[in-house]
Amino acid sequence: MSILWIDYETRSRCDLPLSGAYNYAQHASTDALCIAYAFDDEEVQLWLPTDPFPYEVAEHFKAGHQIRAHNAAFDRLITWYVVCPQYNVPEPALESWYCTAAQARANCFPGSLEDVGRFAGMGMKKDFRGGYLIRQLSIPNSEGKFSNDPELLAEMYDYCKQDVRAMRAVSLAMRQLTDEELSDYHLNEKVNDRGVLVDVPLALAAKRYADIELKEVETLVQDITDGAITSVRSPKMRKWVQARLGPEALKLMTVYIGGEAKQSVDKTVRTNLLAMAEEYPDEVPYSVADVLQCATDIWASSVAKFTRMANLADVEDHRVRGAFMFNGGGATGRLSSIGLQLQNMARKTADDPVAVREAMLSNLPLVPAHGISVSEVLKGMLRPALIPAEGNVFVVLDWASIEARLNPWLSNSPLAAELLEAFAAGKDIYVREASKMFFTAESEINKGQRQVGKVSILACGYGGGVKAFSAMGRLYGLVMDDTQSQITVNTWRRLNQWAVQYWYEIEEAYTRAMRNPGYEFTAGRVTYLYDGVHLWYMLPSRRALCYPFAKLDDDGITYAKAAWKAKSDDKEWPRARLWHGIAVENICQAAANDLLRNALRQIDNVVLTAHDEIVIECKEKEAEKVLHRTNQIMCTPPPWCSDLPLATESKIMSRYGK
DNA sequence: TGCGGCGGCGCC
DNA sequence: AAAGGGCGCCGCCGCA
Repeated sequence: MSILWIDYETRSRCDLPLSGAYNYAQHASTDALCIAYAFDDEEVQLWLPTDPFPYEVAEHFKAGHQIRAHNAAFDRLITWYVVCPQYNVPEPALESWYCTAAQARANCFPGSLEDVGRFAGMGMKKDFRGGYLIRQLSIPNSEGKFSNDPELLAEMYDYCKQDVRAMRAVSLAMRQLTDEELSDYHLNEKVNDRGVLVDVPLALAAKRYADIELKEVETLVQDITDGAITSVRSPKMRKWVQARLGPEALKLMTVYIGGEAKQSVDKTVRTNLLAMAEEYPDEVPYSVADVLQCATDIWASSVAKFTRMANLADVEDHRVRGAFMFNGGGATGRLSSIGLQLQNMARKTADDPVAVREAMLSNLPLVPAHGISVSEVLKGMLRPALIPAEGNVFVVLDWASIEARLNPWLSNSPLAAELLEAFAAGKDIYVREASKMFFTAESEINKGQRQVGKVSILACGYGGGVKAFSAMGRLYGLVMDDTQSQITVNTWRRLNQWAVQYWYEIEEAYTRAMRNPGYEFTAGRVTYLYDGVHLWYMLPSRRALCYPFAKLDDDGITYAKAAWKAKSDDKEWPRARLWHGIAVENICQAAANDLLRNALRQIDNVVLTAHDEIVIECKEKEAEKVLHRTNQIMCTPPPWCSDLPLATESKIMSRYGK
């Protein structure tokens, strides 16, 4: 069966980054400028709109043969909405498409075609010409006209053909997607095509409130600082604050990034400074505290998402489509979210979103009615701005502490058996941990002790030490000094020998794999293999991941890290150091993602996922049935982990929420 | 003017 | 020896 390699260049009056690929492809002004294509290893050919549409391509579409494109969703949508109707060509099925960017990410390479080349060491020079051509030819100029400059067009045609050659070379040089990966990719594209409905009137109202709030706060800050600061979010603000703090307060601003001391005004710093301000105004003057408070109001709001929602929503049916990127989390294969980030929506949800919405649409003041800042109110309306269609509801399920279950299971250690049994028995795992830590019966464990158990479980599983523990503790309001934290970490490690042994075995396995290319080494439930270039590991699901371009030096293993983008003047792609903490975490997140993939294959009408959460839109009267059925699917482990204890939490919602 | 670096944010 | 990591988007600002 032959493969068609394809790449489009287009032009449109629709703003692609602003409105998204789905609106772009359906916009009346969107046209194809050219198509570069090739069958198998044949010469790349060029089609121009003045030519008759190539017969072989149309036949290929019709026959349902494979079509490969880089970021294939774009080419698929242009094919469906522009090319097929305009040139009377049969629509290729969704399943015909094979995305070579998804293939790159599945091999832990970067997704961008240009970066793949840089990543693989085929020259680090960045090419700006392609971007220039797009700006010249694909976007109308300031007078609203398109350029038809023949020389630039000719250059663009060459770029388009070159992209097909590059994509083909890269795709053939890499491990191919397995059938299972490819069909999971198609499933994700169906979720993308379905989209999720946005309450556009609410989003627009939120934007109005946010704009007014921003103006008010910035005026206030200008007053306080005598005009020194016009924007609260400017780095100038940090310096202004820094210059006015006492010596003790100054210490609170220091954060360490990669071992280097830096000054910060992030949320933790601001919280600490504001706490100090209450007692020691000589350390943190009132004016500084006021500015910090203003920053908190504006910075923490993430209300920009409302604008994004409204812009990306389909102009006709208000659904945001294409928000999920298959295998976006290259290191683990998790989904990532693009355009509208649906996987980091503030959890805090208004108590009565419908009432707040009514107030907002009527332009009523928000603060007096609710007693918190406008941006806080708006933040609580982010999730509720996603809604089911009329007559539908959301069925929302998430796995209960999935990583805390998977990690011990993955260790394959007999010492983890008791912990897994506790999960299977439905015990409160945090109480169980605290009971062991404090030599106290489970029935006697108080809230504070349970919190220590919880933070230990969340922070310690991946080899984290005092810093990890303290950071996690802060999130849960647990205050401990470093000595106490160290003792707690040590206690957890002593009580969870399965983990300590697992870390050690993993480290030994990947190190031996690096020393012995071509040989397999198993630790826990994963197997490492170094092929001389990449350090591969096989998950229990049989899915493979790798640490690309791994190298073993005297001081350990490093690998090229796709998620760290190379800077323009970098000579080499940035590399990360592999240590057991990263290795076991990658394994666990990847295995969790395998569970998600397995579940999604069996569930219809999914509109959102967030790593351990699945949101389904269905008819209201079917909700209970769907919930029950989905719960069954999510609690039934796939064959490769049939003894893994699973549990879910579930809700039926008329608006998205916590 | 556009781009990229930086320092923020949010979630799992 | 020690080590929290996985993501993407936003706004500001310096640079070319």
